[in-house]
Parts: sequence; C-alpha cells; structure tokens
Amino acid sequence: MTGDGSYHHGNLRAALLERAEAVLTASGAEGLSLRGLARDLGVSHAAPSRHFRDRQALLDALAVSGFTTLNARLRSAAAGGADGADGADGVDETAGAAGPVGARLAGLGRAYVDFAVGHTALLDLMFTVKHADDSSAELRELGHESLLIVARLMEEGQRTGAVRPGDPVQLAQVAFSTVHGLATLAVAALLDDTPLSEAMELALEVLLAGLRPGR
Amino acid sequence: MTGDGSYHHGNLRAALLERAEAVLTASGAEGLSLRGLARDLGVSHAAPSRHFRDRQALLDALAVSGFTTLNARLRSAAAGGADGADGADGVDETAGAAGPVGARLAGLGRAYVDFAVGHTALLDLMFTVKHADDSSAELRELGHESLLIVARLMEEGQRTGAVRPGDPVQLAQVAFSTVHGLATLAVAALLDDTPLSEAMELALEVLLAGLRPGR
DNA sequence: ACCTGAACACCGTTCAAGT
DNA sequence: ACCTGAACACCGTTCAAGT
Repeated sequence: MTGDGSYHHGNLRAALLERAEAVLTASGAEGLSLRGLARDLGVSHAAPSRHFRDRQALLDALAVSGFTTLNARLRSAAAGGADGADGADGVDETAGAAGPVGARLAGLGRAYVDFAVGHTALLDLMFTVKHADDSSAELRELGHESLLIVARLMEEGQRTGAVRPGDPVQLAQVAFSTVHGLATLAVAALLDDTPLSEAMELALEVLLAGLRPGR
Repeated sequence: MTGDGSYHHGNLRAALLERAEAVLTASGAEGLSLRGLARDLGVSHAAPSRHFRDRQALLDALAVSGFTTLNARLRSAAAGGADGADGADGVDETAGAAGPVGARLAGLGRAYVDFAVGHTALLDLMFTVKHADDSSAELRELGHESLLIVARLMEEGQRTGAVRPGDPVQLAQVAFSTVHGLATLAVAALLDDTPLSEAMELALEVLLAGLRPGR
C-alpha cells in the first residue's frame, strides 16, 4: 500500500496496464474491455481514452510489456542462469564463462516455454500482428531482439564448434520456431499424454543434433 | 450461381459459414459479427442464433472446417503429391511408392506453411483454444489427426532408416512444432529479409538432420 | 421448423463541459 | 492537464410472436 487509492494524478495509465494484465491472464483478450477496466478502477468510462488512443493501443502496450519481460528472461537464460522464474535480472556480461552453448540454448528454450505457458493470452497478443501501424513497429523490434538473443548464442556455438556454419540469424529463426511451436502445441492441448517437459527435451535434442556441423 | 439468392430454407447455416470465412480472411476474427453476417445475407439479426448457439460456436465451426481442409492437404502431401494448392483429394494409399520419406516430409512442411500464410486468421482460431467445451474436443481431435499424418511418415522413416528410433508421435510433435512455429514467425513479420521459402528450407534441413539416427 | 422485431445489457469512441 | 457525462452507433443474446 504505497499510497492512497486515488488516481486522477497521472498513474491512471500504469493502473490501467496493471489491471489489464490481470484481466488478460484471468479472462483472455476477449474479456478485456476499456469500460470494464475503468469501472474496476473507479474512474469514468471515458478516462482511459486519455492514455490509450483506442482498445488496440492498450493491447499493444500489453504486448510490448510482455516482450520486455520475456526478453529479460531470455537474456538471463542465455547468460547461463537457471531457468527459474525469479524476478532477478542478473545478466552477467562477463564473457563466456557460463557453460557449454548447448546447455544454455536448452535453458533458453525452457525459459521460453515457461513464459509461454504462464502467459498464454499475452503471447497471443505478442505474436498476432493487428493493423501494421507504428506501435506494431515497436513490437516487431522487440521480437527481433528476442531472435538476436538466440542468434548471439548461435554465433558463440559456431566459434566453439557446436553449431554448423551459416547465418546465425537464420539458424536462430529455426531454433525459435521449434520452441515457439512447441509452446503453441502445449497451449492448444495437443501434446496429450506427453508431458511438456518431455516433449521439450526431445525437441531440444533433435534441434541441437540438427544444428551440429555435418562433418 | 447455382440457384436463387433465397435463404430461409436450411442453407442459412452454410451461407453463414461461407460468408464468415470471407469476412475472416478479409478482416480477421475481430471484424466478424453475427449481426454483420445477418445483414450481409439479408436476414434478421436473430436468425443466426438458430444455427449457432453463440458467436464462439460459429468461430469453432470455422476452425473445424479449417482443420478439415488442412488435413486433406497434409494427407495429399504426405502421399507424395506436389505441394500445389489444387483442390484434388488424391490420397493414393497404394503403398510407399511415393518417393523418399525426407522429400515427403519436406512437402508436408511446405504444404503446411502455404496453408498457414494463406489463412492467417483461420489458423489463429484453430490453435487458440477458448473455453474447453465439447466443440473444442472436436478441434483437438482434428489437431491430433494432423499430428498423426506426420507420425505415420515418421514411422515409415524409421523403417527405411531415415528417422531415429523413438515414439513416432513425439517425433511428429517436434516436426510439427518447427513448421508451425516458422509459419508464426512469418505471419508476425519476424523473418524480415529472409524469404519464407529460404527459412523453410533451412528449417527442414536442420530438422531432418536432427531426426536422422545418431551415427 | 425457421425466421422476425423488440428489448436488454453491454461495448468503443467522441466531444462538449467541468475542475 | 485530466477527468466527467451524455450521446451515438454498434454489439451478443433472449424471447414472444408470427408464418
């Protein structure tokens, strides 16, 4: 309780985003209405329009925030951190003293899937491009950042001989696709008996085998 | 022009679905309203409720129809057909006289990506499970069918030595993930300079290499 | 059986007006 | 600058009533 419950000061925007994220995870994007948020925050139904041009702008802001936290987790995993979901941001740039590339790639994959299954509706917003306007340019930029985190690891793997030659960005696209696709299958309940962790381990094994130099 | 333009006979359901699919590809799911469809078809706004319990039921029906045509294309590709989009359903069960497994797996992947980029909004409906009711059970069933088509090819690959040992269904999940994920990246405009076909070929190469028996 | 019309309770968005 | 209240044009859904 850092203050009183009064908005009308400039924190309405932040309050809207916070409440919106809660509603999103609870009820999905369909259940998210500007009027509902305003009601929840005890403010007039027209107030949100001061902070978000329209409903899509709110959704875009949520997606941007989602990508920001996803990328933080990916960076942490790429640096060799455990794939736990603690909020710490220990990025640790001190060179490649963080275990073999394969293991960190695996950690990256697990971190991604953790985030994905924990934020189903948010991930949907992040990857469903709506009306290619300016704010979705920011979204694309953040998506590229995700891919770059993977690409840098590919480059390192190429130096250590764990990864085949080729454009690291394209190799990263392949790795990203595999992991993102697996998360999609899991969320769509298409994995059935296969536990997600087991499917994930097999996917990582196949992926890493396929990425290895072909002699 | 197979008849007159009169509904009110029992073909309203089919007409709704047809029009809905057109609106879906033109404007996405957000732009799809029951009242709008009724207006387009010259029928009262309450008429659709006779054929679809609610809006979600219409969306589910669209997803079911999407999976049905996707699976037909996948079956055709798995049988060795070209990945062209002709409507023919030549399944051809006459044994494995349809080229090497790797090539057909690649054809399967291309057919999938073709469908995905050609039916963006539909694919979204197909893989975004809403409120786990009975009709989404049918959706899951159809998704399993997609995976089974891939799994059967994996099994064949195992017999011919092109694919490593292991549960064919799990291997199919990995392959499916890769291709589905790549389609997602393409649709989200995250592939950039990389042409989709090029990204696809690399993904298939990495995937097939990873699937090969170890040594 | 199938559709209509009215009704109800929601929406997003805009805009004058208040403080 | 920030919010309110009213207004407008949409929704989905339900239900008596028509044919």
